[in-house]
Amino acid sequence: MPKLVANDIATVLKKRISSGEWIENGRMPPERDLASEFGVARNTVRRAVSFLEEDGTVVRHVGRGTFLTATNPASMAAVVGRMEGTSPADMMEIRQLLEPAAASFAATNASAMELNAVREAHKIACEAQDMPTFEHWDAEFHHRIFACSRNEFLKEIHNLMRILRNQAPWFEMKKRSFSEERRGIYCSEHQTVLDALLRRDPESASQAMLAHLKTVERNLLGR
Amino acid sequence: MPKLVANDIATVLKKRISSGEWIENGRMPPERDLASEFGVARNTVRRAVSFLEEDGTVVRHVGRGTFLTATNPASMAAVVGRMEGTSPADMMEIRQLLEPAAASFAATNASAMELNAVREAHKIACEAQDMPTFEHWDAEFHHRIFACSRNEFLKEIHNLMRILRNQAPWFEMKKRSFSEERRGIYCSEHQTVLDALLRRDPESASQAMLAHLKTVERNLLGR
DNA sequence: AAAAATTGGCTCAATATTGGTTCAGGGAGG
DNA sequence: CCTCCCTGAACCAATATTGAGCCAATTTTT
Repeated sequence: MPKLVANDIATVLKKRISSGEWIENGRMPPERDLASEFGVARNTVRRAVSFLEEDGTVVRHVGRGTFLTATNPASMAAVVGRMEGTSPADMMEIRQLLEPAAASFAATNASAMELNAVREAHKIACEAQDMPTFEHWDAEFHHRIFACSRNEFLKEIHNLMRILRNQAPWFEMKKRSFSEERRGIYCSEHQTVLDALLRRDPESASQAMLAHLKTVERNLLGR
Repeated sequence: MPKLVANDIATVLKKRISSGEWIENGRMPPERDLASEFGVARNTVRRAVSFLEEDGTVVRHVGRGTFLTATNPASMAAVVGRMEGTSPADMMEIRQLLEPAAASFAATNASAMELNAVREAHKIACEAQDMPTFEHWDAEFHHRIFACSRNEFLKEIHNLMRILRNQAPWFEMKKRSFSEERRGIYCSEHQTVLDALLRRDPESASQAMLAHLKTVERNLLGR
């Protein structure tokens, strides 16, 4: 059994809360009780609860206790929770909206240094010997294009997509869809995107990215 | 079984990571634990982990541990945190990407009941006597279009945008940009969108929505 | 109303955990 | 013999946890 640290305890607490524990009166047990239950010092529990407090999951009152915040469906936390159930099909649909646009913005706005970073990620991905390394640098290629789109909000949406794609249901799918042949296709498609970026050609960049995402979608969802 | 060397261990670790191990809190076991698990010296594990660090799979912190990049749940919270600083210009840019698409999806996918809900929101907004009421039903009009786009992820992104737009800097901006004349323009543009939806015409719906957002952008950002 | 108990807020020094580094040795293969 | 890699150990530096104590706000009991 791994040692529990504050972060782990925060995770456990979140799970319990989202599974409806303590919901009847919206009140969490006292920190001292949690500490003895988890077998850690009270300070550690305090840090864990602080995390929950920071992201608005709970509110603390001296002398009264720690309370679950009313579950507001429009809260950031709730949105994030629901996003975790995003289906691959839905996400691919949105990727096909956002990534061509990001590529187009990048062709216009990127600095030479940023484009170099994109080129580098592409190069490493092409030369990767194993699937995890390829995976990682493939994702990095896309990420770096968003990074030079000069739209902060777009970048953050992509970060969300990245996180979601690293979660359970996607793993299986990516593993199944991987093959040496497909890797070659992805590399050549990335090359087309990169060339358009280097030519500073927004229209071509957008089209090339869209074409690439269609390929990815076919491979991933088997259509 | 051949003797394990650093490279082999790196491969095993990558496999474990890509199969979702340690994903719940994004933290790898301490090097000393891995060493005893694999039955090798800690130095060897260190070299293996160094490979993962080099290709960016993992980040190490003295005293804290080794963490998977881009997969820790805390990063979700970090993303939405950063989103709070989104500039109106950036968000308008993305709205112009997503809302026309949402309108297009809605024209194809919406049920008659859902379209009725859109129509109702439009009607109440047009008849609204005061700015907060108009504001609310204007937002509701857009929201209900997303609601029938049949893409859960898109809906949640729109929820995020809604939350952000209800925060302080936006509120001021909306107050400044409001006028009776503009309200009339918005209503007639909404009408055009609604008509296209009712005709089940994705292309027109998308175009009408884009035109509307251009107007909003001009008013909001004064361009 | 007063006293006692409960509960979160806070501090601090001691201890434990964890990655970073170095070094002397050993064994396998050229 | 030489080279390369692994072993085992020790120590360092950054960070986290511990355990204890006291305070302040609130609730419960007397």
